[in-house]
Amino acid sequence: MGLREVKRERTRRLIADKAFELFNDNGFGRTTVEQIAAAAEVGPSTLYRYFPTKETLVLEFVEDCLGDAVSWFREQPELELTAGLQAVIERVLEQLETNPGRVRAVFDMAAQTASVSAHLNELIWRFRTDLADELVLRLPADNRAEFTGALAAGIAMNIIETVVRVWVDTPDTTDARSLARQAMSLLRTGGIPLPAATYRVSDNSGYDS
Amino acid sequence: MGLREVKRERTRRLIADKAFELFNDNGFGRTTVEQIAAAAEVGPSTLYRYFPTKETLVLEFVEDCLGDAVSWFREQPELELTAGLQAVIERVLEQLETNPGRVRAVFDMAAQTASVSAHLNELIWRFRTDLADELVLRLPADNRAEFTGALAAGIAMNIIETVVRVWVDTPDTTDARSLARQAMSLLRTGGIPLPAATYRVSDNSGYDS
DNA sequence: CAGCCATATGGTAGTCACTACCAAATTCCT
DNA sequence: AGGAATTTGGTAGTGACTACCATATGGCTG
Repeated sequence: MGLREVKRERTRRLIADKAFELFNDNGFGRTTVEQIAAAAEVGPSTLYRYFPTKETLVLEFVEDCLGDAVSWFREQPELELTAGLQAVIERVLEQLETNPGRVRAVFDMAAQTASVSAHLNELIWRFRTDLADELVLRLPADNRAEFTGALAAGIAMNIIETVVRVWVDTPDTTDARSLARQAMSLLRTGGIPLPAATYRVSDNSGYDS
Repeated sequence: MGLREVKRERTRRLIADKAFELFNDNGFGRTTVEQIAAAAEVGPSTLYRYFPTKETLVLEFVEDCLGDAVSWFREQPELELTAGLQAVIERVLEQLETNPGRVRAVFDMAAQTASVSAHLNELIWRFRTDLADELVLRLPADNRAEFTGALAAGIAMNIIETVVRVWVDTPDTTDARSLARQAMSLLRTGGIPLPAATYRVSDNSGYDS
């Protein structure tokens, strides 16, 4: 709308970009928030108003990709579940493929900085929960709907996560979405070993099968 | 062996117990490390030698449950994959059922404290990675082994996670392991909607199916 | 038992992420 | 142009966590 919001968006971008630059040059752990603020020519106080934690400076892009896919899915209530799940998966991957360098840098930082890894897992968990909630609404409302939805969302997230981990290592030779489709057909054709209820782990427990 | 290790284990337990007590009484965020150290009658310095972060004071139990299950699995190389996966799942749940109050408290803290949730997700991720590595060793060594192993480990972890979340809310009326078996048979019988490669998410991408 | 070595402990000083708060500057609206 | 709302930067502080060192304690040897 007004000049205010434009300027706000501009400084937001400026801070995020300078932060990313410093992280890449010196590493996440060896970059202080004060340095970032100084590089963006704002006070630390202002920086914290835009980004509540240091980790959000790194992970905002991933968060947006996941968030967009979920809200897109919410707006497609007529979609068949299986097709919808595929579409969500592909949508996330499509968004991530927009900026492979960024994704790779994020995963590198996560690999060597515990707090970044933790925050990333947190985002993933949130995506999974949101997706599960939406799935439950579309499942037949029996007493297992919530359970089923959680499992389905977990599998979808699992595919995304696994595909991305492969893809970030070889972004040039790998097509994330076709890899995802391989995962889907592996799942559907029994190419993945699934746990089977054929083994008793301990006989001295009070549990009866 | 000697008196030294006995004493070390004793103070370790003492610190963890006092910490858990304080967390339950005052909440995780409103308990400082100095308070815990004072309650356990040790210096903060000593506390940090035993527990590198405040979160490990909460999550050590869960970490042990997951770690034990993985190392148990590593020692059973002859086990069929499907049976092995089930056994790992049941073993984790069995261990967690040892102390339902603790598990519940951990999940409560995770629900209201971001850093605990993050650290918990971190543990889960580590379990998944370790399990995947072990699975890869047992899969036929084609170029998809790593991929397949990661997906299988993710599904196993997904079952555990989903079951535990249901179980912690109703620990008295729910049997975690039988719930897990329900999840397994749902998966095997197609009771879970899986993503299917039947939908084109966008036609303007350079991707051809 | 005395003495020595390895280890465990507690304290000090400091860094850094993050919060609460306030006064000054900037933008928007009339 | 003037006042209201909002954005900003600075100050002071909390608390997790680290590096370091002097002291104390348990374990072993002569």
